[in-house]
Amino acid sequence: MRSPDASRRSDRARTAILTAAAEAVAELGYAKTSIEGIAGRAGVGKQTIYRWWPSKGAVVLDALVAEQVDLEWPDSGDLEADLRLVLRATVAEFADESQSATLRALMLDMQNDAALSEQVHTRMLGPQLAATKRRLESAQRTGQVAEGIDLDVAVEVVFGPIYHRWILRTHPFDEAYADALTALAVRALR
Amino acid sequence: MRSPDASRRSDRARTAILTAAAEAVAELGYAKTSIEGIAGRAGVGKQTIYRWWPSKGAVVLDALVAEQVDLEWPDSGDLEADLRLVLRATVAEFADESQSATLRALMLDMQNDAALSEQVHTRMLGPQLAATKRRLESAQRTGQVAEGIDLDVAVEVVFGPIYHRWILRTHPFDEAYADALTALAVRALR
DNA sequence: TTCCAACGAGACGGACCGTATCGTCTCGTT
DNA sequence: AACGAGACGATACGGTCCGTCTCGTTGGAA
Repeated sequence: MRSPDASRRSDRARTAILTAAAEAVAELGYAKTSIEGIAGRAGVGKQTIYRWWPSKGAVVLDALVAEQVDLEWPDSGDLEADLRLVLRATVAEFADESQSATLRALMLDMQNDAALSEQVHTRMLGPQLAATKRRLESAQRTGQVAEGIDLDVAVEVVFGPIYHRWILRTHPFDEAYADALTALAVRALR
Repeated sequence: MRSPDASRRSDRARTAILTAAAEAVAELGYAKTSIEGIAGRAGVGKQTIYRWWPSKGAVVLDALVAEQVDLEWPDSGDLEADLRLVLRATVAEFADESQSATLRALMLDMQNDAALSEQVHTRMLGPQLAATKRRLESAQRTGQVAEGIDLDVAVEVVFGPIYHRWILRTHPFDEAYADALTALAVRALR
């Protein structure tokens, strides 16, 4: 179980694998994407994938992170306005099926893979939730969020409903929804 | 593609399959449970499973529904008290790993299987969410939930955070959490 | 220039998939 | 009582994909 020599790693192979993974997932969906399929597309031996990644999820996560943009939290001083902007943007992003389906599958695949779970937390979810918490702390200082509210719970009140509707597809996922949710969240926090 | 004659269906086989499925999932986890494994355990031909169920998810869902208890919504007239009771119970139920892991995995499978998705909605999620909505309607009539609030969004504000924390395992999942969430939800709705 | 590990390719045993028959065991019908 | 339809247990089949294990070949580090 010795680890490979990273200095000799072929960057051509690495890039080809990530590109092939992104393509395959976009084309077939996450579940029907296989390591063998990625290797074939990339013109790469299977072992070259297994040498550097432990699982399909890890490869796909790397491919996703490579083309990801971070969530930016504005701080205009008006929590409700900022919240509306961010929730609208989040809803719009999640409503885009092409990437969205992959993220959904990845998120649920985490359930059977602790290492993948940790990666997703560290590299995707964590930063987003931390940024939100910081914005709420700022709002708490200006009195727009009541004292004594547990901000970890508050963050979930903001994003939990979105994830719920996004994963379960119970109701339409549009701007009106983002605004309705904004209104309720602000009432909960003030 | 003609459908089999349900009147001649063997109830012994049906029960054995559902029992075996529940056992296998409890023992191996959903991902490692296979149709072949269920058939072997149940002492049943694979074809007997494929004759009556379209997928592993469908079998497991049937097995789950068979031993499920419905969420009962009290209506004491005090929304906050009722909400606290229900959220505590929900958190306790979801915190139990044995069944919880299966439900999580089932949700994973929903993403790639529209028929299964519809079944889960109709037979598990739908009734729960509808019951919650009815309780909120009642609270709206007594003035404990403000007029003009979209109750579909309100239901998600109640359960969304729970699902968020349950799936992402970001923070502890205990009674204190249920109570903190109750408090925030009541503020959002009144 | 030499060396050696990463590389592309693909064989391998194994697990399951979903389909297709076997012969057997109920039934309701005649 | 004899028949026929159809569900049953069992099992063979061709596939796909897994993860491991060689092969030569190649290209970066010393």
